[in-house]
Amino acid sequence: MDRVKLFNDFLSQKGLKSTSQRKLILETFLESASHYSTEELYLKLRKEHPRIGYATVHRTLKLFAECGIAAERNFGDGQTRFESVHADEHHDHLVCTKCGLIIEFEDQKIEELQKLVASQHNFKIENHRLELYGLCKHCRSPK
Amino acid sequence: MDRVKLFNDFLSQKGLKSTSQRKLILETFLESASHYSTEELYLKLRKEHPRIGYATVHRTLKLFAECGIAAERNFGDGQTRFESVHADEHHDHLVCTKCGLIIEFEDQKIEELQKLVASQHNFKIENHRLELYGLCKHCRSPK
DNA sequence: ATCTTTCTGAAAATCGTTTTCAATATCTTC
DNA sequence: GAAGATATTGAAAACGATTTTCAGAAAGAT
Repeated sequence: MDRVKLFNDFLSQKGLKSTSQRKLILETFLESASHYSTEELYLKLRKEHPRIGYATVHRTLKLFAECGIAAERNFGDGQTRFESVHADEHHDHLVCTKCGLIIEFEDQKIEELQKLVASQHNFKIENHRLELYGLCKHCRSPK
Repeated sequence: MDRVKLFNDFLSQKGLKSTSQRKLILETFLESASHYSTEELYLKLRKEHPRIGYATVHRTLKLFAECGIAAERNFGDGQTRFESVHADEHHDHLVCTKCGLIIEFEDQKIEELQKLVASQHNFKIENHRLELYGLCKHCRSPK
């Protein structure tokens, strides 16, 4: 709940201003657990607030990413998506190649094996991404 | 070594033609184990063959991907890269965020755990991507 | 060799993203 | 609460990577 506060602190710390658009965008972004592209969030916002601009939505999403509220993701469809980041929790994705459904998961064993691989190659991991692409429950069944 | 044959078979099967440019691009692509972007391969080719066109390189790389000789990858730098695919072998990547070094690795245990996760969510995996981002051996050390 | 079809390379178009700019809103400070 | 300084907004233009168009060239079939 204090992601709003977190964002406001971030803004004032950087000498940025708290505007009605930024409040609105954050609110809408947090409302749904979806993985928004700029376009998608822009279209959703425009229904209720026709005067909002695409650039503003995009710039604000970038700010979310910068302050850690959101993370930029790319699932190979040519659109950058922003997902809400919850504290230190880390998760990966199952992506349905047919309907676009995105499911999040976490697997501690996989994480550990990743660390092992990295150390074998003398790498210091900063972050990672793991995505499994395939057919979801619904798209698997014939009809 | 029969990736050349594989490509030729693919071409004739689709009613496409075997041209000097396609031969050249495939040869150069296979020569190095690098992860080429269209731009990089284009620049490399142009040194020896100044008349080759960017579009031709790009179209040919797409053909490689289509016939399974290459795979498209995206490491988050805004450029699509094409990497040589060796038969059924599957591998993932360690990417150095400082110098751009890309190391390939394979880990059977991780693959198995992925399958497990997928089945828990009723997914049928078609493919996956796993990338570990961090500092490589050289970039870790102070100087 | 001729004919049909595909291919090539240059340039233009496209797509998502980012920047520019004049008008507007926010945040001081008085 | 008004004035001034600074950041923000939205529309449009710019941008970079990728894709398409098109007329001339090359490949493969007849």
